[in-house]
Amino acid sequence: MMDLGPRRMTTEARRAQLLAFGRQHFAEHGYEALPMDAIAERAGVSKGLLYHYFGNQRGFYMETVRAVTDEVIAITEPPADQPFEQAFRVMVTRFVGYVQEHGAIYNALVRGGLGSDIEVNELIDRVRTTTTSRILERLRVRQPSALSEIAIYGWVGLIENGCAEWTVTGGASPSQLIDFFISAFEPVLEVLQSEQCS
Amino acid sequence: MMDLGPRRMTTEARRAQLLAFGRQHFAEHGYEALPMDAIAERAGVSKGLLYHYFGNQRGFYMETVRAVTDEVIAITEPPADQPFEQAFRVMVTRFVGYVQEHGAIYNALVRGGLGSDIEVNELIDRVRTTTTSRILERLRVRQPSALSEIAIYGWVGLIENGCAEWTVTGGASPSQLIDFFISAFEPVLEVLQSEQCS
DNA sequence: GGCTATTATTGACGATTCGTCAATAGCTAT
DNA sequence: ATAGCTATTGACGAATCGTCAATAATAGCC
Repeated sequence: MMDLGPRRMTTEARRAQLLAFGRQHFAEHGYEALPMDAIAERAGVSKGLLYHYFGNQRGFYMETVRAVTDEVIAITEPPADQPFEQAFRVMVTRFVGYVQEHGAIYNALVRGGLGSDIEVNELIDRVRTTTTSRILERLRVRQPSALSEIAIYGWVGLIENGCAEWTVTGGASPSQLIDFFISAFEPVLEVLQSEQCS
Repeated sequence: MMDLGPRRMTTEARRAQLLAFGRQHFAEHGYEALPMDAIAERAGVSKGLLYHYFGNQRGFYMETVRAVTDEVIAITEPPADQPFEQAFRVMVTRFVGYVQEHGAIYNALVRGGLGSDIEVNELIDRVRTTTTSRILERLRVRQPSALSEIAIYGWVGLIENGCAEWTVTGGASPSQLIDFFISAFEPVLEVLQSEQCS
């Protein structure tokens, strides 16, 4: 129902193919909307194969989510050879670009569709914590206060939710979004600066 | 295992009791960590009773989530007899207060723990959309642009994620949080104002 | 080009869980 | 007390999960 390739593949190729399928599938139907039998049929393989590669239903879902979040984390790495303001803009721009390109999947998988249990949420949360530490690093904040971390972490939630809403409503240009996200960071910067002094 | 009341209760009382239990249960274990048999046993009732009241497993979970989100929506209603700035601060303060009081449950249920499918997410999203429209109303914005809505909606994500992180790390006072959340709204206001003119 | 070893792949199976429903039992009112 | 109403139960069939021995497609060797 989707295969088209040879019946027997190398483990790596098959794994990649199944993950690519999982991305589409889970974006469309949620985790657990369809039983594993049906998922396997749609993927063009037997149920046993899915269990062989991913252990269980949650395993398949988690690895799919991990593939997406890893991608986001990799793409939004701020360039190290630029001053903060510039690197920061690059990061935001790349994030918005990713959402623009993979909108439906991003929205359904990372924020909208699901997040069925604690382990999955920790996976998704890794995007937020990684971004937070990257910003703290680039600003040379050694021992951030609780409020600082909350502020940055909250700002990441702002761009996540903003982008998620954007994928649904549309109607704003990427540059408008990017400019707003950057301006929304100013209050965060103020919190950070007010603490650098103390 | 939890009951203590009479064996037979009025439908309303039983319903309320089960929802109260569900809140604790789902906050601790996620949706679907335990089978319905075990959940019923912990609640001190039969499995059949849970199905009688809530239809199915998802039904029980959804109604529990709905109870929490309804509560949040009710509590954060901005007072109508005050100017915007004041009403806005009241709204934020009440939200932070709610999280401070029901931290674990809020975090686990609304953001952290789960959100297992599309319907549940729509339920949780209602908090964000309601807050967004309330703000637009209070600011007398009749036909908001896409960017305006995204900005406000994103800001709601900021306070949600900020509060969620706060429940985990602690370490900041409520007033610090509130002040930051309010200052973080300034860039949103700027977006709104720049469009009022056009 | 056939043959064999390797291993990717399958589908039937037992175990678990879901959701139903006729039967039960606790409360209220007369 | 007793009868009627209905909240509550637990055993049942259907569906789904996850396993595992059997299968078959490929690659390498002669």
